[in-house]
Amino acid sequence: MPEAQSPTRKRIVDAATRLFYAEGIGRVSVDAVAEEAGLTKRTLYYHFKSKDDLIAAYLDGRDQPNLKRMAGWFDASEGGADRKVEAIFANLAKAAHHPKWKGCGFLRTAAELASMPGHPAIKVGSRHKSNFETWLAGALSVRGVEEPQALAREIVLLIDGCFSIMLIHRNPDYIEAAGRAAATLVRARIASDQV
Amino acid sequence: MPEAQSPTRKRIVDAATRLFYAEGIGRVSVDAVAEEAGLTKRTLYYHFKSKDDLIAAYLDGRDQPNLKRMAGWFDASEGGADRKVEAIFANLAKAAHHPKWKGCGFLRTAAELASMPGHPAIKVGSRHKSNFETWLAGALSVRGVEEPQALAREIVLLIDGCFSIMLIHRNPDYIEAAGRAAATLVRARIASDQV
DNA sequence: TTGTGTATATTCACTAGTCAGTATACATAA
DNA sequence: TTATGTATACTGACTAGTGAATATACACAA
Repeated sequence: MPEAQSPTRKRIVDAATRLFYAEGIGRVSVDAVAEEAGLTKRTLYYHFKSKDDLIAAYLDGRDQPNLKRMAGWFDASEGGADRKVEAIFANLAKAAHHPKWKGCGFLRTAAELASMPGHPAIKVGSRHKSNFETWLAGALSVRGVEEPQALAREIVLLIDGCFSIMLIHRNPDYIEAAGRAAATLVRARIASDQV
Repeated sequence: MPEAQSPTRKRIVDAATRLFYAEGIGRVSVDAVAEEAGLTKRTLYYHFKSKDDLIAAYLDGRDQPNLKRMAGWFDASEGGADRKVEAIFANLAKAAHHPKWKGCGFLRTAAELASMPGHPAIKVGSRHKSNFETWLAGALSVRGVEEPQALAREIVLLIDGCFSIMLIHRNPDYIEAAGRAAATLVRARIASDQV
């Protein structure tokens, strides 16, 4: 039985992360991942029992880094809750300019696996998105927003909306529009006259 | 040269539509499409020059039906612009209950082809999403909403957001939340005190 | 009416390559 | 000796796309 913290395992996950995010899980073979990691397929299969397992491990490895990145953008920005939320979108737009940017790995994997709702990787994705929503609700709650959970969910919908539509239009105007919509929704929960 | 309106061609596109939507473009072979259509692969390649072409034809065939469906929901519902927009989400939630529902074929295809931004199928998807956004802006404009184009874009973001996140969580509460957020955004453009 | 030509539409058999996963063997270290 | 890890080489199934032949239908001419 392989070690959970093995450096070899980490090398494999890192290689899988680069390739799966760049090309999509269906377009990357296990052979390609092994070669990218600089070892043989047999070694990969010593550490992972199947490609499906490897895909789940890839997403699992992105959970905390993605969360910390978003929280960092939120915390680093000035202003009230509406400005902090808008800052997430502004930074997303900056990231989307990078030529290697290909949207959200969690959403793209879920789209590829839409016919297999119980796939382990989708469970990992569901957990990640819930983690983010929960963190955002907490961060909004601290700033005295009304119904922070409902608001967090609405913002999540806008974020995932622009992740997806950016892959179709490749036009950052959509991220800006999403940021403005999110700020409007935040303000609707600060000025309590709007339900 | 094959005919553009050939009934055989239509049979192939119909078969491709069933399989590509159900399984995803990457998980369906050209052989499988040919078999589903009840003809040989060589015949399929007589009518389409490549699998990529066939994928684009699949999406192209979904453009008008999808548009008409959404417009039908909007037109059939009672009430002001906010209620009509909410009706789109309510009907989406109903559709999502069907066991064969697998989200939006355009978005899922774009996610699978994220590494090929110039792919013909992505262009078809981009056109379709623009068509919808333009139609919605017009429908909102007629009802005296302020900045109908900006509002239409925000609603599109929420629709595509719940299409995507539904594939991760499979929880219709997200569609309901998106519908409420959309109604809030519509009202913000009716009561002109909110910019 | 029969024959010939031609464009469209279709089939069977095939290529060259890739896929996920495995059998076998051999290291190294506790 | 046992556990952990790696390498070579392989399997059977599947992949997109193609070559060569043929079926079908409709033209026009004898």
